[in-house]
Amino acid sequence: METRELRYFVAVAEELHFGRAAQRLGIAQPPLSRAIQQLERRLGAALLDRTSRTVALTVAGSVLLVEGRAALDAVDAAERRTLRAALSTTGRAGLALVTKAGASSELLAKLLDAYAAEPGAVPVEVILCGPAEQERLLREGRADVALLHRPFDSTAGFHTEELGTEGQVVVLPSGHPLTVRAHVHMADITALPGLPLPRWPDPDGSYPPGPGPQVRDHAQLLQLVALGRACSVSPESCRAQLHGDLAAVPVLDAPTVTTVIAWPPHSRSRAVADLVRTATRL
Amino acid sequence: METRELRYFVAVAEELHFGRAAQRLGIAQPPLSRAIQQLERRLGAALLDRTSRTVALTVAGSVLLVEGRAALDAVDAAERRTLRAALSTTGRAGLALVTKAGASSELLAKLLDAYAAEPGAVPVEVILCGPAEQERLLREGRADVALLHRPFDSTAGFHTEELGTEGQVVVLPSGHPLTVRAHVHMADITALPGLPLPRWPDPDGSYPPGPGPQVRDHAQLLQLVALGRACSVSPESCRAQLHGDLAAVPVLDAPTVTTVIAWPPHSRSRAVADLVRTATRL
DNA sequence: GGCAACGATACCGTCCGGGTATGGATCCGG
DNA sequence: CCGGATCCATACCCGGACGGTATCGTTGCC
Repeated sequence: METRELRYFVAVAEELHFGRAAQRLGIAQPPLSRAIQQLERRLGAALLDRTSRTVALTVAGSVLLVEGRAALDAVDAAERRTLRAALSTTGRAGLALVTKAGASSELLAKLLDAYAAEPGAVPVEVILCGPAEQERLLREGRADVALLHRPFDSTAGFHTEELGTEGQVVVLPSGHPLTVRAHVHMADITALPGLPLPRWPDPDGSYPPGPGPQVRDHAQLLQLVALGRACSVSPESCRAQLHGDLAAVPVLDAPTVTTVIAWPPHSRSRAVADLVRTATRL
Repeated sequence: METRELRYFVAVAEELHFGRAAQRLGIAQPPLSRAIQQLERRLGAALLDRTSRTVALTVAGSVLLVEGRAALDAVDAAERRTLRAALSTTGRAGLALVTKAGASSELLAKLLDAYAAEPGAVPVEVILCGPAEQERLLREGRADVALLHRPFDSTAGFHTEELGTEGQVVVLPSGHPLTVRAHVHMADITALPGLPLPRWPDPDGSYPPGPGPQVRDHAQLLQLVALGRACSVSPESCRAQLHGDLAAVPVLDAPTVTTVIAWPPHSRSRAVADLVRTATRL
């Protein structure tokens, strides 16, 4: 199977419409029809049930949609990582590390310092992004290594090393009645009047329905908390970023957060291995 | 990047010789040279350092070799899984489960029984193979799910659920002096006179150097133990397969073995999900 | 210095991928 | 019930890409 065939099939399978898929691919519709037919003939399996009015996926087709996307991702990642490697030999940044904006900042600072002191260290480009984006960036080869936080982030498909665990605190506007407590429970905060928990975007960028403001990163969230529009359950390390308007109280029964360093399998890179080793020794 | 280009590059990168690579690919050498040049030009990066006498990988080239192999694996896996899905709708076996020959047989039997009793169960094809082959079969899409044993098997890149842990025993010919002991330590058996530990094949099929017979599966190993040519440290569940000529003694300080059920990410299959759920409930 | 090995280049034929025009089936509005 | 619109398939043509053969230029070796 050629990647071109896969791209064509994925486009049709996503659109369920040859005309739109062809338009998206920048080709005419007849060659697309023919390409899909050839693919089906070569595989010896029907991928699409089509009448002259409608297109539907067969079982095999839905498998190929999922697996084909993964394969195309892998091809694209191979290309990007190759280009990154080529750039790094011509003197540019050698490693891209991605982490959630506003999380584990002191851990990250310590890691970068410690790694920079290693012999043979290369420049590290730090990418900050919203939650659930890291996984994609790492999978697509746009980043070489990520700091993830279980159980929020999925580590499926990556190699990981645990770097540490921490409890969670609820972040509130300073002066809120609850801030006088030494600790609280989840039940105390799930239905705080006027202070809903925020909604984070799904991997596809859309927001789940419900109350609570939509937030994209931690800084934005803290701002909303300071404004008295939300409260937040966050790893306790976020206390380092709290200023006067905010207060934090430990939540005893919130799930423990584990920070892990993750990197794609097949990473033979010396630099990634050094960085991971440095991280585990912190 | 097209898979054809990737295949060509991987062949050259592995052979480090355009002529042999072309032969392996079944094409002439000039088109291969040209294809690699085009690939390098399109990427804008040198992949190979070549003189008229020698070919060597650049840094970027070695990255593309590793990543490209992974991407090609993903494409092949997509094709195989699609074909398996197509077959299963035309009435053939629906799931392929791979495990080491001679390991966890009673767990496997219980799992297959329990799953077969589920509503909506599909036929399960059981593939028995040598160690270190399961990972490949699963990655290549030849199998849908595997029973792996940590720490022996790597679970990198797969989703897993733990099914249970067990200690290890040393398997000896019955009548061996150590068999009267209630338990032993690793130090007691690493240098047993005349009873070396066997050598298992590496993932590439070659055997590491050293004493000890070469073995491919557990049945073969037990036969060698019965013949007094080897001893074996194995999970205690293998006791179910021991017959009169063999005896087992617990090894207190051998690493604990964890049996996990593993499946590739992206597996949206209802059948895999059912099987995993059944397994975790055992 | 001649030869052999090896990758690059030149040139040519063929097949494949893409375009336009059109056919055939289905749904819908009048 | 009919005509048009929609949508996928077919027919046909063209250009370029891919593969093959012949040959060149360089390099290492006897």
